[in-house]
Amino acid sequence: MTNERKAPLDFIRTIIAEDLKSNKYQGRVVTRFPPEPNGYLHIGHAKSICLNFGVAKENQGGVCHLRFDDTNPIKEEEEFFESIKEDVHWLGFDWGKNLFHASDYFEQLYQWAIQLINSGKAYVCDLSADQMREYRGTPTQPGRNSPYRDRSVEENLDLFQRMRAGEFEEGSRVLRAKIDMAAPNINLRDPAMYRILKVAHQRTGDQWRIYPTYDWAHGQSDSIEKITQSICTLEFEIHRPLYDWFIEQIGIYHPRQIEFARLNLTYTVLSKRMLKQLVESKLVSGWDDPRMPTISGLRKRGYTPEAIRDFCDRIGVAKADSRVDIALLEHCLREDLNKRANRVMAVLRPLKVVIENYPEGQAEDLEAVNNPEDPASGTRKVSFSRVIYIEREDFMENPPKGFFRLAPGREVRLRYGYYITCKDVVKDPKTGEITELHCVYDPETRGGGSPDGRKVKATLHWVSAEHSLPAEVRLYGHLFTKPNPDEIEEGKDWKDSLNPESLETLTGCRVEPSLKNAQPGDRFQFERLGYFCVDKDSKAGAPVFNRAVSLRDEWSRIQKSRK
RNA sequence: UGGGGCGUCGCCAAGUUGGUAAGGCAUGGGAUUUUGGCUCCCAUAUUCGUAGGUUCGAAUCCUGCCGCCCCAGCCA
Repeated sequence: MTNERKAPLDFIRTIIAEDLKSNKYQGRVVTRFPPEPNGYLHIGHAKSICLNFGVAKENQGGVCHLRFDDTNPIKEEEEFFESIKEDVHWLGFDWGKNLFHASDYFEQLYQWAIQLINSGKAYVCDLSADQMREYRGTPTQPGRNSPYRDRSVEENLDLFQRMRAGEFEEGSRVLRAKIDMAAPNINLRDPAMYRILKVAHQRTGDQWRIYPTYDWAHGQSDSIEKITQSICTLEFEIHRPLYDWFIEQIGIYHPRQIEFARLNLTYTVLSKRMLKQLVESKLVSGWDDPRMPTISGLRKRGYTPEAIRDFCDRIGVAKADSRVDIALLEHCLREDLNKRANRVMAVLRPLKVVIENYPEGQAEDLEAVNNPEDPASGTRKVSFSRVIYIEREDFMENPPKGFFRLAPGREVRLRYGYYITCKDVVKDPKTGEITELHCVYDPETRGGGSPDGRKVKATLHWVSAEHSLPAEVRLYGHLFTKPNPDEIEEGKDWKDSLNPESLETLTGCRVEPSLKNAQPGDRFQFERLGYFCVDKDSKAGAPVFNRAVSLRDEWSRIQKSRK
């Protein structure tokens, strides 16, 4: 299948187009997304997924593999394998039969290691980790050769086999590539290929007592899978000479590695290490906390795969370090949901309004449009009665200039309802808090239009007291107060900039009756408020909504600019 | 100070052989509006980190300088 993209080709797609043109790989395009199953996927991974699977999809016969780089059993867990597969699928991509694991190649890798030992290109080293560090030198000083560097092939073979057999303690020996301890590129200073880890592996069980390092496994895994363009992030650029060296020494198929800049987003962190810490220290409710930039968190928050894919298309792919404004992500969601989400009325902070001239005990159904952006979505009925709730912030006793919602003596429209005019403000005599409003309605304005053509400045959302349903609503804000939480100030901890107001739970909310049968995962636009998603915590008659993103709000911006 | 990269509008990012700076987000203004939503118009880099050089002409070529990121895990 071939999908056309409108945007100009990024540098990676340009390279692939050129490779195709020169027939470098006989017309094949095989990419791969190679996560380590040691955490949940986040929006940064989505960028890589969209790139790798996207490139495959755009080119005739292109394929993208999902390969788990499961070379470190200490950090990897079954839970992560599952979440990763779920998230990739949810994003809309399919690896088909091409699901692989670096652990599938452990035996082959071992044989290649033997080959390198035989050709004098690898040796068993007895230096401790600390000693190895000392011998490695620094960026400006060359390293020194290990005293074990010149062991005979026979001895190396023997030792390496015994490492595999589990004869030695963890950390006592490693297999190293014999390259150049004076190389200016530190990765070439005899890097470790195998370490002893007496730990069971999720997939290979107790079969192995030694495990390949990522550097030793990754390039060969790509080679085995006949990957054409091996796309990875910038930090691996300096590893490329090592990968090239391994592949040349073994004499196998050579994929082309291309590096791009990883994603950074404002007001959040995109490092698995930090995200894991937030989860483990219970600073968030889990990997799928709606405040997390994880795929599962975004999903729970109400994001759509379409919005995330659109975002990934828009940010582009390049080599310059960058930090994308999270407002762009939010914009992508709004744009998607504006077209698709049905509109509904919900009052988050209810203020009671009694319509004095509306007959007691009377009720009527008003017709409301489900989505003005999508005529096919039809209409629904909304119950109206004498006592309704409006949003507390839609009334001001002493309105400042520019506030054109309800105020004493002022007339506004109730969406799909009537024009009402505020006659009285009732307050708690003790606290002075406004407890209810008394209004009168104009029966001629049913549906929201006035026969005399009189205009009102504002339209309010509302809900009938008697007919509405109680609900809980969770409002989410940025996880951090700083745009760049990973740039830590002197003497501070990155967690210090966590936003204490990133979650606000509202319990006394009222929503219109049509939401009675809303299912977890359903998304709606609460008119004038934002886009909300039904949470799994919902119970019958007690729905819970997560705010995915607010609507753009000119009034709040006016207020903000006045401060 | 060794090596590898990168520097185009507030944030991303096009700019393929040098020909006179796309687009999106954000922001400001206006129109429209039964969501202060959506939509639609308009505005916003005489300038491409910087200083020189080559050229009729440079963001694109050359040289120097400055800045930022990555590398010293038996992590990935």
